[in-house]
Amino acid sequence: MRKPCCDKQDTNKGAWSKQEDEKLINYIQKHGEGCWRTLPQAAGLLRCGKSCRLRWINYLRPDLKRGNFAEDEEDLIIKLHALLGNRWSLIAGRLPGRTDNEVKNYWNSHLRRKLMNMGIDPKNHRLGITKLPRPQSPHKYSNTSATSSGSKVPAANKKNPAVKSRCDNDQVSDAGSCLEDEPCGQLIPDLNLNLDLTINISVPNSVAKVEEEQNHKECNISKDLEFSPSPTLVLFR
DNA sequence: AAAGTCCTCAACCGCCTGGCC
DNA sequence: CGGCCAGGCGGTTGAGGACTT
Repeated sequence: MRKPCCDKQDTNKGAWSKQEDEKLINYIQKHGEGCWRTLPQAAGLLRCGKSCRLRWINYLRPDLKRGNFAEDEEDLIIKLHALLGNRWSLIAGRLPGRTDNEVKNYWNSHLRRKLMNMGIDPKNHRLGITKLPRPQSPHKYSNTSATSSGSKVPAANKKNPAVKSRCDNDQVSDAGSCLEDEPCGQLIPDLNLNLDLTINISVPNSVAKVEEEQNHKECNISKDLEFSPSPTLVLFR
């Protein structure tokens, strides 16, 4: 049995308070990121290091762009997901100001359903799945946002393991491996050839630096993602 | 107005990886 | 080479809120 990352007895869990946020921000502004294991004690926080890291990366970082995803961001996520599968950190690395958690949540709550409603299998980005049936009664949730025009996953799936296991197939994408393992004959359009995996957003220096580091990490994949400059981000429209 | 249903997203969990000794 | 540790990642959970009945 792996030992826990920290002494759970002495740590807070759940939502962060404003005071905790302030402590974390103040500490990182003074000392910078890093050494997450010792940070909580040094900063006077009753949290485990992982929790601090997550809070900072997903919520407190000053370079985060919060709010709705733009259409070009949506398109880019879809394209990248078709290439990379559920590699959320890589996908987020190409979206300035977005975190892997945010991209993952947005995919699961909006984009996955959007694709399904277009008859596209979000697992492998192929045409041919039958659209989900609309809820039996007209329901506002079936049209909650501009990006999710359709039916919802029954909430029972959350609680009912039998149903959940079926729906898990939708959640666990293997698009990346699909592309590696077999030719995606029906992939639409030919994503590997026509993608423009860039986004025209002015990037603050700090973000650019993060991106640069990220790009360095993903060097092998980056090679695959170098596309000729295409003026458009048109996909599935 | 109350109860029920469903969605969103912040946060947690456990595994994996790479660096160091 | 093998073990340990810290950081990173993807999957999952659940509280809170929006909305319907």
